[in-house]
Amino acid sequence: MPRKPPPPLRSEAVADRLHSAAIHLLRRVRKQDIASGEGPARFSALSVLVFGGPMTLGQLAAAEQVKPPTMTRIVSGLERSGLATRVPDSKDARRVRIRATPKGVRLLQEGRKRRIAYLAAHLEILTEKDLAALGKSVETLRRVLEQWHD
Amino acid sequence: MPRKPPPPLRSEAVADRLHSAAIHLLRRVRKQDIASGEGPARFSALSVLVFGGPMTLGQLAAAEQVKPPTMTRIVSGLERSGLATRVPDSKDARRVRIRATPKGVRLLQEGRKRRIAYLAAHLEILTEKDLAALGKSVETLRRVLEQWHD
DNA sequence: CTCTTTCATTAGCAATGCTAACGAATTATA
DNA sequence: TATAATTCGTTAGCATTGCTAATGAAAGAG
Repeated sequence: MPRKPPPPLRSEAVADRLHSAAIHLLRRVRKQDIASGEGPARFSALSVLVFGGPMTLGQLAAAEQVKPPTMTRIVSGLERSGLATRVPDSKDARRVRIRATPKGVRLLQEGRKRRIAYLAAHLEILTEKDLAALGKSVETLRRVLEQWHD
Repeated sequence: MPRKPPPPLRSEAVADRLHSAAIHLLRRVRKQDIASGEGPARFSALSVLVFGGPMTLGQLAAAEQVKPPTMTRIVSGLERSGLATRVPDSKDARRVRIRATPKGVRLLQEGRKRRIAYLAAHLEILTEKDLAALGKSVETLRRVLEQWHD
């Protein structure tokens, strides 16, 4: 009786190609972000601030999977560019809350729009069916990332 | 008669989520590469050398979408670590051919194995069906990247 | 033979990552 | 309450990785 033995190499094959595709995809798109005048780390942190709301430096560092000293410098850069501000915490004087400025919100949304338009333009070669399948797989991937724990 | 109007926003929605998923995926996996003792740029260049064979510095820079001065430094780092060597070109003395050493091949394959195993382990939560669909979409994505031109 | 082009390097700047060490504030404990 | 331990952010200093501009050496064009 033919059982279906789950092929144990399958997930590794997908993992390999997925990794490669992700690298090359981001390498292409990165240049669009840089066109905004801010580097990728600042842009990404700003994105967290805009969509997640104000938060402490430590929380922001954790969200970006970066150590606090690194985030201190990223925030300093954002502040110098007028895209975010440090706000003292009224309850705990050790904490510093970071908040995106209106200018920061604007720049993020413009950059996001440009980047997405650029990427979407290159997805136009796909059939509607392939695009739909890709959309579902990206959703699958989002689920994987959600449950990720080292 | 109900025609199917192609939704023009669809590709942008996919683009947006795809971008986000790629960022978060690589952020997670990056740490595995760094565990090999070499940074991501060196690791990636070494990968091109191992799978694409020896090539000139300029070709390697183009493959990695990086300017020649940057690649000069990456190769110097690889050479210091004994992972690649510069070989003078017999036909054209301006050119420098770069070749991965056996040690470089070994390190790359070990790192690759570790990284893929790590990523694959997190894909294990997926059903066989979802995994298969993801595999197909990654292939679709590879096709998109192949035809990419700025 | 001279001029131009090509290829790699050097020099110097900026952004991003890290660890170690510190200072200030808060919390826990003796 | 006074002191010790912990937490939070910063500073200092290092390495990697990206860029442009300028240099040098070799090859090709005229």
